[in-house]
This record gives sequence, structure tokens and C-alpha cells, in this order.
Amino acid sequence: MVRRTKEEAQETRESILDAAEVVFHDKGVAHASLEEVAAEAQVTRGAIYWHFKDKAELFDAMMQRVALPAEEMLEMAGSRGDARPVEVLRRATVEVLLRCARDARVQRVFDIAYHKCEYVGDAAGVRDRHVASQQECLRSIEGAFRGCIDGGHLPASLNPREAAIGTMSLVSGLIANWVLAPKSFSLEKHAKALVDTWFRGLEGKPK
Amino acid sequence: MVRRTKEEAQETRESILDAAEVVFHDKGVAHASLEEVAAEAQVTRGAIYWHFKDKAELFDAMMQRVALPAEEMLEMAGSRGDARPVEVLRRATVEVLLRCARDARVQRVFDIAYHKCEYVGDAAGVRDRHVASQQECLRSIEGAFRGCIDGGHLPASLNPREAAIGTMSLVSGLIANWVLAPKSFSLEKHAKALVDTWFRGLEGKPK
DNA sequence: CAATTTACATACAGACATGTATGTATGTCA
DNA sequence: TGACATACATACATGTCTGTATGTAAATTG
Repeated sequence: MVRRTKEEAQETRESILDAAEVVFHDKGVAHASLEEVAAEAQVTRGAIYWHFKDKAELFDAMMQRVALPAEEMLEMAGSRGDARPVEVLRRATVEVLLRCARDARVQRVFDIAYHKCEYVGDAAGVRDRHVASQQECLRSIEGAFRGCIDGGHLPASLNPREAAIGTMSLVSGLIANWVLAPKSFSLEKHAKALVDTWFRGLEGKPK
Repeated sequence: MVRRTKEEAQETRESILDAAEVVFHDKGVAHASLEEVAAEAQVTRGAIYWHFKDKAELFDAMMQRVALPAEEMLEMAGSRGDARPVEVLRRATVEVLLRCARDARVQRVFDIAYHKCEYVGDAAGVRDRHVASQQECLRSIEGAFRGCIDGGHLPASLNPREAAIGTMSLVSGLIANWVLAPKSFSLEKHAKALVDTWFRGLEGKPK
């Protein structure tokens, strides 16, 4: 392959990231060789090493290309300030699930993140960022819940942090279980009712 | 090391499994070499190859040593038939979380299962079994919910399968998020309230 | 008590995968 | 239009891990 223009080089970079998604999903991050990724992208390892320092950096770039659920949730929750705050939270939560259920790429990347990579060693940076974004997400959701409680939309006996932990875990648990076996149930069909059930529990907190 | 008696050989086998837990947790399954596992167990690779066919079989045996959450839940739920069936389910769910929160070994193995292994290639068998046991768990919980509904302890409008999916996802999501960052929240403290919130939502299903 | 089997340790060869060094043709810019 | 930087391809050296073959001393068996 001959020297390309800057835009073409950028396309090469993207195609390498696309290939990484496919190969990592197929073989797992650790077992996939850069040779395989290169073949899938129809380039050689030289191209990969030109654009990325090593496999860890490639994996890193691939993950950052899709927004993590954490950041998605904040964005969505923040972009609508009109309705009742509980409804905003509820709808944002459902949206995250539906987006995953409908977008094959998001789905594939979640599958990689949950079941096809090891958060150790070289990927420690990824793990740290995962944890950090999770913490940030927790704080954000917690703040939203606190707002709901202060506004009288949710019972004062509710622990906002606990509510945030439960919400996040339900969502990530649903996604993880679904991408592991998509045929075991329809995430799209059940998403709304499941989230409704959880929020009903929050609203019904006694005392 | 010299030739051991049968019981000593069994001890060797156990120590290899213990070592595998530690090393896999530390380096991830794919990145851990059998040499490292052997060193941790204070034997050579020869001993490992004597007891196990390869790394996949070793990993397999390690996972099967601790009961999967699925099977735990059935057991616990089944062993108490006296109280109101909803209470049995609820308490079993809390128990699974508390067991994980309190037992360091269970916790470590869950961490490996959720964040330190890749469910592909050699581990495909493990993935299949994981999926299968998840399906079995789903059916079992679904059956329990159906019983609750038929007995009039839960609203008839409730979809038992959906309830089972949500329950399982909440539990596995909580465990996965907690083992990833145990200091981010106390699973032990929040377990009961979180499960109560979820069941309150189930009980409050309208119509 | 000799023969055999067990439970390992040791030694070795082959397979990859990685990282780097180097080659090279083309854009880009003065 | 030359000179340099860019965007790769190719070649190679190296290390690491695996699986197996072989050695061996103790336990077990007849």
C-alpha cells in the first residue's frame, strides 16, 4: 500500500478500529493478535504500529470511540430539564437500555467490555478509567435522585446514593446478561417495564 | 518433589487450584502462564499437567469449586418452604449478596469471572456452561415467582419471567460493580434495602 | 520383595506474537 | 522542484509459552 493523504490515513485508522472491534469480539482481546486485526483491516501490522503504540492503546481508543453508559446517562438526563425530574431519570435509564438493544455496534462493544477482555496489566488504565467513570456516573445519578427527593418527587426516606447504586447495577446487569445471551430474552421488550418496576420500588419507600 | 501418597496428591491438586485463583486474579486468565501458577503453588508445570489437561481445564475446575450464584439461589430458595414464598425469594436474594460480600474467596472468583477472563476460544465451554446455568437459574426463579403469583402473594399482572430477569440482573450487576470497586460502596450494608426496593416494585405492580 | 504404577520434575522443540529496524513510495511544503 | 516528513510494508531478532517426551523416586500391588 502506498503513502496516503491525511484524510485517507484517518480512514485507515478508523478501519483499524473497526477491525479491532470485530476481531476482539471474536477472539477476545488477549487472544487476538495484531496480525489478525491487520488482516481484517486489510493492512499490515506496520499500519497499526504507526497509528497506535501497542495493543493496549488500540483497545483504549476503540473503547473511547463509543460513549460509556455512564456518560450517556448523564448527557441524556441533563438534556431534558422540563418534565418532572423523576420522569427524566426514568426515561434516560430506559433509553440507555434501548440504545444498547438496537445498536449493533454498542452491543458488540459492551460484549467486549463485559465478557471479552481482562481488566489487568496493560489494560489497567482502562480499568481505572472504567472505575472512574462509574464513580462519576454514580455521583451524577445520586445528585439527580437528591434533586427528586428535595423536590418532593421521591420519599425523603430514600437514600439517594443507594438508589443510584441500584439503578446503575440493574442497568449494567441487564446489559451484561443480555449481550451474553441475546436470545434468552428481549431487552427491547422488557426494558421499560423493568425500569418502571425499579422506580415503583423507589417511589414506594415507606415512612 | 518426591512421589506423594494419594491424599498428598489431592492436597497438591487443591493447592494448584488455590494458586490459580490468586494468579488468575492478579494477571487475568489469559495473561497468566502456567509457570506462574506452578510457582505460586510451589510445584512445577509438570504437576499441573499431571492433574489438568491444560489451562482451560484448570480454569474450569477452579470455577466449579465455588457454586455459581445461580445454583446457590436455587438451593437456598428451595431449602426453606415454610415462610411466605415471597419472603423466601427475597431472603435468598439477599443471602447471595451477603455471601459474596463476606467471603473473600467467593468475591475473588466473582472478580475473575466478571473482569479477569475472556469467554472465548478455549473458554467457550465455560461460557456455554455459564449461559446454561444462567438459563436454568432464570427458569427456576421464574417458577418461584409464578408460585407467588398463583398463591396470590404477588399481583397477577406481574410477568414472572420478567421479574426473574430483573432480579438476576440486579444481583449480578451489584456483584460485578462491587467487586470491581469494593470501596465505592458497602455491599453488605445496602444489600437488604436494595433487594427490598426491587421487591416493593414487584409487589406494587398495578392492575 | 520385585514389578508396576503413580506423582511429579526436568529437558526440549516448536509455535507464535511482539517490537523494532529498515525500506520505500508518496504527499507536502518552502 | 528538491528536501523532508508521512504512512505505511517488510524483515528480523527475541522472548515467552505451550505441549510433550523423558527421567525418577516413592508408593502400591501381587
